Amino acid sequence: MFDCHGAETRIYDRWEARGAFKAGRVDGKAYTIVLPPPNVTGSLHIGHALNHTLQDILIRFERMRGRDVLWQPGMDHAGIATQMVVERQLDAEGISRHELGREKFIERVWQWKEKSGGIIFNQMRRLGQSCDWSRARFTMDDGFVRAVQQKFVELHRAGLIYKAKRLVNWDPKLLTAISDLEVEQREVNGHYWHFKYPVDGEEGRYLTVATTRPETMLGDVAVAVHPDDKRYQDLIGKTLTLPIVGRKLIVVADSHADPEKGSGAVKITPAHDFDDNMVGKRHNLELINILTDDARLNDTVPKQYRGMDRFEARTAIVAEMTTLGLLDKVEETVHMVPFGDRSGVVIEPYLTDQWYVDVEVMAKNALAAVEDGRTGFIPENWQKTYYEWMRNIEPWCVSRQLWWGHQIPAWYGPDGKIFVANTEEEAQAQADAHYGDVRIISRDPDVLDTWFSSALWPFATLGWPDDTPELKKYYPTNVLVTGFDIIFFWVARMMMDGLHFRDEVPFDTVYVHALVRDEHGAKMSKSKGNVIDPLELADKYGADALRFTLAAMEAQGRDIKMSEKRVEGYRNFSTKLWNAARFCDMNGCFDDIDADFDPATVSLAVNQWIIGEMVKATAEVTRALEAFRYNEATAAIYHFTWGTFCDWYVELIKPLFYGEDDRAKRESRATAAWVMDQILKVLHPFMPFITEEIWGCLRDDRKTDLIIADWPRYDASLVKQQPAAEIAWVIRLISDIRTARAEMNVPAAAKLEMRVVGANAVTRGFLGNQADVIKRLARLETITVDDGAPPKGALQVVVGEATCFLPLADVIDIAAEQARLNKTLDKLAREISGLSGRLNNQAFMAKAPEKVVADNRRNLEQAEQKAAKIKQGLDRLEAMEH
RNA sequence: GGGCGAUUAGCUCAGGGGUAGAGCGCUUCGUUGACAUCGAAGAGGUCACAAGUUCAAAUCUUGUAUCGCCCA
Repeated sequence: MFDCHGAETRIYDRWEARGAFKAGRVDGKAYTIVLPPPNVTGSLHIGHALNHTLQDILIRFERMRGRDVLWQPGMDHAGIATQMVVERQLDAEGISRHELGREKFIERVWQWKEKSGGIIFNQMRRLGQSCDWSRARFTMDDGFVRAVQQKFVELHRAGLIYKAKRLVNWDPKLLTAISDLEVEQREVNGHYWHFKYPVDGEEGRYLTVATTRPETMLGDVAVAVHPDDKRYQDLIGKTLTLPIVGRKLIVVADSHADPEKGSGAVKITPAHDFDDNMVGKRHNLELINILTDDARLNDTVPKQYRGMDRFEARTAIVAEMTTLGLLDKVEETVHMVPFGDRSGVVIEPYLTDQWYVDVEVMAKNALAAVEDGRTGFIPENWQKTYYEWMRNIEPWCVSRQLWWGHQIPAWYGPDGKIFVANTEEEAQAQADAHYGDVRIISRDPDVLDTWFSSALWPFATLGWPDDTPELKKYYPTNVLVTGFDIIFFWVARMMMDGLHFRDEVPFDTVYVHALVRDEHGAKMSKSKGNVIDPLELADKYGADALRFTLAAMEAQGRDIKMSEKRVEGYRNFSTKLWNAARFCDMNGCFDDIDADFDPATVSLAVNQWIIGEMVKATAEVTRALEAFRYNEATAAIYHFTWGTFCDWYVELIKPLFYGEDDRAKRESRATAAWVMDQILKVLHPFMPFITEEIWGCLRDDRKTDLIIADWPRYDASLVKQQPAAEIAWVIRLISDIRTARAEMNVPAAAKLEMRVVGANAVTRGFLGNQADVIKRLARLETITVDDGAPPKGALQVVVGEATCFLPLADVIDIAAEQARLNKTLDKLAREISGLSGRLNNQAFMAKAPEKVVADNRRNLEQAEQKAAKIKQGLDRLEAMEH
């Protein structure tokens, strides 16, 4: 039995020690995949396992095809996530990062990274991923720091980076801005509070506004009504008095107000709402910020509210409005609320100074590159998602108020003048030149969004900004394999950067794979407790079985519902393979190996046939992998190995192995050995460990490890028609006899005599060649061929033109045999009526392709022939009864 | 509201204009010299619904229903 636990580590270590994963072979064209860098905080979940396995399959496939393969691994520094991890540690020690100070804190993060970061790399090894670890990169290593600074400086120089005071998505827990993509919109049960705002100069008249966030009223500066809304025409331009605060609010006409919704009047808080902010811009309204950065009310609000948390303030405001008699009504509502995807708290639109990338220009090129096909998505429909986002792209807020990350290379003079440079010296020089003397400059404390650096991944890992030979050889990369959830975050941004900095797309294909769900289709999450740990599965069933399962379930365009049963099934498959290899070994297939064995020279039909089937299976796997059809590739090799090689070929050659014909034995051994080798090769990308193990065990004359063996290429002439027909006939005959025996409850152990009547010359030839194996597999004592009178009391099996009679020792159950034959006849009758109906249809005959017509005709003939034979059989049974 | 996708055997899913497929599960049989993590045989489906295109539709088109996901 294959011991996956011992073997997997041993084999992996050997591959690595022998440098099998290393890029750089000189005789092959480059084939490059960059690994989507996992977070340094991350550990392997099933999604990684899928993503990595799909890449490793391509990598191993192309490596065997002789390409100079580079699978570039690495890790992402994951700004917020990592900072949170280390802060939590500090919390436990009772210190805050502010007490520690920035420098010490960053030291702590590095210490953490060295100690606990990147455990995922070792987990990847467990699954057999063959990355070039010698080239592993980290998005905070020195080269990357240089690359990120270079990018910032260049984009700034090009006018594509600027600083602006705008509303951002502010995380009041993490105290940083985050990008739109890091905000999760969730449906929440809430309320619409309808507030009455008194109209100035019209005693007793109120304008009612509805809000889900009453506390923001403290920052209201206006109320908007729709310009066409007849109810409020007279109020446009007039003022209201903001209750509690007493500020004058102007009534403006703006189409943002929806006459259908609520009262049709909307309160406007330009400093705390994205839509209101736009209204504010259109009407030149003041922005009144009422919050502190941790979402408490600041000093612009009435005394009693200052310092109050936003949600407490909400309650308090509603209470006060109620007391004032200005709460019109409260409605229950379900509405969308933004949450930080990391912190899980409600995000505030908040007015701050931030750095932005003007991605609109860059997006145009990135869009064009997909439109004109320089980069293609598989499955294709993802390009729509990409287009959609690229066409509606917003400026990207890239600054983060964190300590862990790439600090922005911008320095400020005493008057706030900005100097952007690669180094402090350069910035100082710029400042000196600007001011005419030496002034103290200070660096922007903020860091850049993590995706700002990972957008450089496909070429910064190859040495950019230096012009390295690697960059020349491996860029652009070939395929990016990723989940659809980061098409916006990452793929789009790599496209922009690749085109901007290298003038070339970063990859020509983006393969978008499925999301792994639990077996009921639910998204896995720790809180639901339905997370499947890939390493547990690998422990239990072997890494090969897990990998094969993931590949087999990876059909394009559908999510994967992971089920342990499936993994178990493929573990059984690997055991089957192991036992097949053992069978070949036990029968001497690998003794006295003929190193020059040529599959074109074999003479036995069974051997010619299996070679042809192997060629077809290999072609199918190759084609499927080239098209990223993982499920088709696994199906092809699975069915060949189990359904063709094990179930039939091995059984068909057993009589030869146990027989006396040395020549046949020798040829069959050599053929079995050859096919076994081909299976190992073709299966290797999917099941690298067990195939490598068998490869090593079976023979000691291997020139190379399997991992770098050549992917099979065969001459098409190895697929031969004649032997295929012969073996197909044998299989059909044996199957039909077995079915008849089972249906008639003939004991499995009983050996029957068979008489074949009506066989033509070809069939007689087949019978002559294959008598031994037919006897063995159909459990027959003898086979005789003649054209004499049919025997009485026999099972009848019709194959082609011949009828096989299997006389039963005891009296045959005539009724049962009649029922069985009638069942077959019914089926044939349905087939015949369908086929002849079609062939009698003039339109069909006139318009259907010739091949289809011919096929139908042939099928009809065969069905009719068989039906006739069965009818004869029934007649004979009839006669017996009387 | 916009976009994408799904609906096929008890379950999980492939397939895709020319007589419906796999794995699992189920039933029956099996100590035949690789394998019970196995072998042999079997049952089980008007391919969600409706209309259209076509010689031919589960497959293409349109619509309907139900269910997902993404973006407002």
